[in-house]
Amino acid sequence: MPAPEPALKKFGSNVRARRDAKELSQEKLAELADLDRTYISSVERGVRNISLLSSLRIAKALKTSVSELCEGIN
Amino acid sequence: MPAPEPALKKFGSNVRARRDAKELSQEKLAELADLDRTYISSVERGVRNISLLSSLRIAKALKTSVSELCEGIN
DNA sequence: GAGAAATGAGACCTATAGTCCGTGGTCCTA
DNA sequence: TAGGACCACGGACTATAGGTCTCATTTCTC
Repeated sequence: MPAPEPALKKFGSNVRARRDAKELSQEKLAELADLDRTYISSVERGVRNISLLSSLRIAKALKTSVSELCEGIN
Repeated sequence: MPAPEPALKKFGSNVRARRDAKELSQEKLAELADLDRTYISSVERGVRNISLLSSLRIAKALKTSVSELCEGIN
């Protein structure tokens, strides 16, 4: 991955915060969102430029919205 | 893109609404976001599964946030 | 109705999103 | 001394988003 992107870091920390709040492991979240466990890990670390549809899958798995997961990005 | 995805359509219509409100042409928005005119067009039509960083560029060009552009997606 | 401005739509190649295999490290509890 | 649960991270791969070109169509303004 290229330079650390603040926007991706923020998105990742938003995901992690909500996952922690629900006491889910990355593996469990990955299963719920039907994404790879290592991919969830990289998203949370802010090294992946995630697509809208993948964001939506994570949002649904966390019972939140894409809009909420994007809170604070600018 | 495969089947018409409601989430992408919603994102696209959100972009279009903001762009119209600012009375910008797709071409002008493309220039502000440093993206291709036809790319903006396809995003607005909901045929592109846009990434977070591309969303951010459009959001900035429209002086709004990614979170707002994702409003109503579910 | 002509000409111009704005947009739709398809095809295309490259860059990268996302998968799948692994290793090693940390923090538990026994 | 494990043994298990959890996570960071890497390499190699496949699927698809990014980015651009071209032409057709709609929509104005005159």
